[in-house]
Amino acid sequence: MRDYDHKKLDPPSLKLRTGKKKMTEYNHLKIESKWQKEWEKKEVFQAENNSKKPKFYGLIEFPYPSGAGLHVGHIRSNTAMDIISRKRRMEGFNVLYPIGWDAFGLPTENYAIKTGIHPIKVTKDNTDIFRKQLKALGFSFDWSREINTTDPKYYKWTQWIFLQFFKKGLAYKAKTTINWCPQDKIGLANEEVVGGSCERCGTPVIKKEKEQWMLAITKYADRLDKDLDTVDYLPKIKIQQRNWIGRSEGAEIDFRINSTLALPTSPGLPEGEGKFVSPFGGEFKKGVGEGEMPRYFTTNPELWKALQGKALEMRKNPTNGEKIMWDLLRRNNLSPTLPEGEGENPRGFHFRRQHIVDRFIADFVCIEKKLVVEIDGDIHDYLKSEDQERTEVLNQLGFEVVRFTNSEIIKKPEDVLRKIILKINDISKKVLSFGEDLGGVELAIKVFTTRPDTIFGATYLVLAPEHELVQKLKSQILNWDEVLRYIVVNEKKTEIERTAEDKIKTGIELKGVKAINPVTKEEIPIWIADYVLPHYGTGAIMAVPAHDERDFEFAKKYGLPIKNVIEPVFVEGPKEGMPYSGEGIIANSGKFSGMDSEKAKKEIIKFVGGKAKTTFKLRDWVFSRQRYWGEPIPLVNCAKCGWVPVPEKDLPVVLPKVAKYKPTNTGESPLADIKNWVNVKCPKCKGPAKRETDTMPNWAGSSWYFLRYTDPKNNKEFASGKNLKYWLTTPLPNPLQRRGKEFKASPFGGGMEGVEGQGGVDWYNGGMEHTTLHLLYSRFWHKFLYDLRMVPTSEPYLKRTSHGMILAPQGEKMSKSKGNTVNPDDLIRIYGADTLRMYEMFIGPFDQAVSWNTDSMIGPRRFLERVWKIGERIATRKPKNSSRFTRQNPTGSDATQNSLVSASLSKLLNKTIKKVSEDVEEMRFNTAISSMMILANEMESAFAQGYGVTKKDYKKFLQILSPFAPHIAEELWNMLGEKNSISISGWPKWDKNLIKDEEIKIAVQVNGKVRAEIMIRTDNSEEEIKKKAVTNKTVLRHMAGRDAKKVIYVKNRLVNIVV
RNA sequence: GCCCAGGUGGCGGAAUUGGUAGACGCGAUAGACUCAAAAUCUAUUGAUGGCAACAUCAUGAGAGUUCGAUUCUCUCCCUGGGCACCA
Repeated sequence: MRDYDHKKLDPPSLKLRTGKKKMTEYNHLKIESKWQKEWEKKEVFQAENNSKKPKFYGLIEFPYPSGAGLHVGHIRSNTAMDIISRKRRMEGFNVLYPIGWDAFGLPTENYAIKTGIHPIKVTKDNTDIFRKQLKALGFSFDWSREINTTDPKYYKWTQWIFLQFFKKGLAYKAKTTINWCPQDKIGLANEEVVGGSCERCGTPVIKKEKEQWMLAITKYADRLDKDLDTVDYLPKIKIQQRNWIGRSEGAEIDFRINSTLALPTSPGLPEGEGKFVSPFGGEFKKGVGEGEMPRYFTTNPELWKALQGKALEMRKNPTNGEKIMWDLLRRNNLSPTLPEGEGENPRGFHFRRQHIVDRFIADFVCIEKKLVVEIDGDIHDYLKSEDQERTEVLNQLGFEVVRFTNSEIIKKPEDVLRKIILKINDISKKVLSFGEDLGGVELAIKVFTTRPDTIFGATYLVLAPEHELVQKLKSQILNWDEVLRYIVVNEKKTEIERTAEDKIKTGIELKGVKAINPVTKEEIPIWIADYVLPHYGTGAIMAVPAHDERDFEFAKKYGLPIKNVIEPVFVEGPKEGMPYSGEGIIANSGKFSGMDSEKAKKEIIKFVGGKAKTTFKLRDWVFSRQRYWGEPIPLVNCAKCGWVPVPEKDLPVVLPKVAKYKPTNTGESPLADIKNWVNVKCPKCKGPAKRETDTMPNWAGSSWYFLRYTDPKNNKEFASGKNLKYWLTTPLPNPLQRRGKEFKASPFGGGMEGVEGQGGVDWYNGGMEHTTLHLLYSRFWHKFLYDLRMVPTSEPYLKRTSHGMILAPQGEKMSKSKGNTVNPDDLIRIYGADTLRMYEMFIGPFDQAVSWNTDSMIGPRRFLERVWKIGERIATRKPKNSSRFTRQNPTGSDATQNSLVSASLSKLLNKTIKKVSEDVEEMRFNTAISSMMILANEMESAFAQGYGVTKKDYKKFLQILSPFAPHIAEELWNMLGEKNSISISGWPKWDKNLIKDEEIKIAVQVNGKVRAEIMIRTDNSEEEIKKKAVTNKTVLRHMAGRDAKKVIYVKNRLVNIVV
């Protein structure tokens, strides 16, 4: 139910009792539809391309036509820009105030899934409703330029722009861990994940590997940040953009890993399977020997070839001991148990028998641990010296050798096994596995830090669990079991789990490896922890627990050393048990001690051979959606040619009809099921190929729509250069501060001529909820198009403002589910569009959130009725009096009175014109309206006293009112005999001289407390005024005979007497 | 936790950026008109005391600067929005 009273459902009607004459009522229903039709017929609000008038391009965010219909929030934003646009039009501008539909999106698709109604139909129905509602509010949109992102004629160009990204290498496909919503079955951009949950449905997001199209917005991160200096956005919008881009200046510094434990490369042994030339020619692939290709080549191909036959033979005829031993080892029961499906025995101590190492056939070998197990049978006794030699050679190659006798194995197999286990555990500290040879390579961990000045306090390193070095160090890590477990657990965590654990940091030390602090040369431990993010910086940090809260917390938890290296200056030190993260003076840092920390940053980077580096939080934009209701990505995948763009002449790639809109369970788009659409000829080689079935996110169409408005029907280009130039760059008479012209060459070459770089949509208003994403994305697209010299400006919008949200009466969000929404149709019917517009502007400060209260709408309604009443009286006045205010029966004395009333009303009118003119520019609509209310009240009381208002003055009042309440203003304007629309009639000017007051009232204070008010003439001297103040009776009483120590006069404000 | 707004009558909100706090509107109370109601008009409407003139107290709380603070500074509390381990 709605929150307004049913007793108010009848429109307040005006019954004027002005003597004998019955006046007409203010019938908003009649007036509003009449003028809406009239404006449309006469095309009053159609913008001309390339007019001689100065241009003004005012923009609002085009709405998503939801099934819920127009929201009062839309009206607030649209009315504000409408007021500004109407004012500009009256000021003589050629105004473009366009409208369209951002119609791709999930709600429509979900509705289609539920009902089976095609999204095209749903969209058409919804836009029809929205259009009707918007028209009923009398917005001065240029409806001839209406656009719709789901129209193939429109999205042809969205696809075309995407292809430009693709051609320049800024659109690429990457397998990334994406945020996956298991409910919507859709990949989400990072921005769409709110608190670890899907922005739309609130389901916890999980991680999933998926090939996705990406747009390289990070390539523009720097410019997106810096160029904010050149535009006029509300400060808080700039702050939000900057926070999102997250620029931070720092350095990359290498920390060497202590490599004394790494072994040199095994001599003469080929590495890697690929290099191996099969000894059996083409026949040797798989299925040789034990039936598997050797994973590690421990000898060269020639020797292998020579010995392989013998090895096979020996395997077939094992001795007793060998047989028992093989049974012990082959079951892999030396391997620690692993959870099911955790890869193929990654930590397994897999043994091979009769394996060829160099020129020997070793009995049993664990290659990963480089352990050889030999069985010395009685038969071999005489070969003792030869065994000795074997051992030596094997040792040289980095193998440990253990020997058992046949009888040992037969009698006590458990003992043998235990000895082998002990040996494995023992040697695991020292050796590296084959094929992951680290010997001779100097390994270093690159960290990113913004505080290189604190490097002396770096007491440990932390890597992200996903860091590639962790895998590389695998063989050196003594506690690999634990480490792996930690990594696996971390991978499985959902976003929500990771963020829910906010305060509790976890991590694990990589035992067996150490890093060297490059300045202190101390060995410091290396940890992995989930508080270090893989995607930011280098995915590795130097931890300085004394000067970073996170590192501090972590160090406390795990008992890591904390070393203070910054002393604060001019500020209180940190609280007990808290790290100090500010700047200060360097301490405990060798030759840098005593240096200012800011200065030390540069010096230390140099000293350690680091590199100054700027990093951004911004990540590339996941541009794929596995959904139906979006623009198809116009690419074809050919086995031969790879990804091939659909030729321009074949654009648009139209969304095919589909029976089911639901995404497939595999996560593919429903388009994947339409075989005859998916299968196409490769545009390049004409071979068989498949279409990309992903669609674009709903940010795509809105990233360039404001360009299309300049030339909405163009089917050769997304918009003509001529129109773009006119609407985006023609300077305003009073432009914003602009920087020097840019004539930089395009990084891509070619493009529009004479591109200047400065300009954009003159004024763009929208919601705070779009200040990060939509704004950033469209700036990115625009900059890209600018680099192609396809648009004339480097920024899309010169000025951006934001409106506050409209909340339900109790201050909660309006939502259909809560049932606290307001239906604009009812309000228009009951109160009229003009009243609704007035109310929404009067409700509170435009940029702040406000609570809806339908009861208060009666105020603006009464105001309009008052305006109507005054207008009627003027219109029905006798013609001879119509040009001047008058009194019905003027007498000599009244004439004086008349002119006094006239003068004061005229003065108030001029003040009001000034106030409204200025307030509109500052979007202070609420105070503009209040000043017009004051004026109307004064006019009415002038009438009540029997005096009049001149027609001329009243018409000026109608002019300043008309942007707010266009219908009633137009009607009264017409009633007063004007033939042309008020909306092109001109904006009244105020007379500077008229608004000056000759006589004003000022306050007199005694010791800062107001005690009296005195009238002064503004041309009085300060002395005269002070004298008047100190001789005032009330003032004297409060001074109580004391002398004035000091008398302060603030011009036209007050006098303060200090006693 | 960090960043950005904001906290003023019964309610939405003004206040020229340090200068008469509460404009304008809603609501409320009384009166006029009316058989009556609605609508409209008139008056009152921050709180407390007082017949009154008037006085005192009041802009989230507490301090400070100042002749003077809703406005500036500091500390704290609360509300809304944004970000969420970004090194």
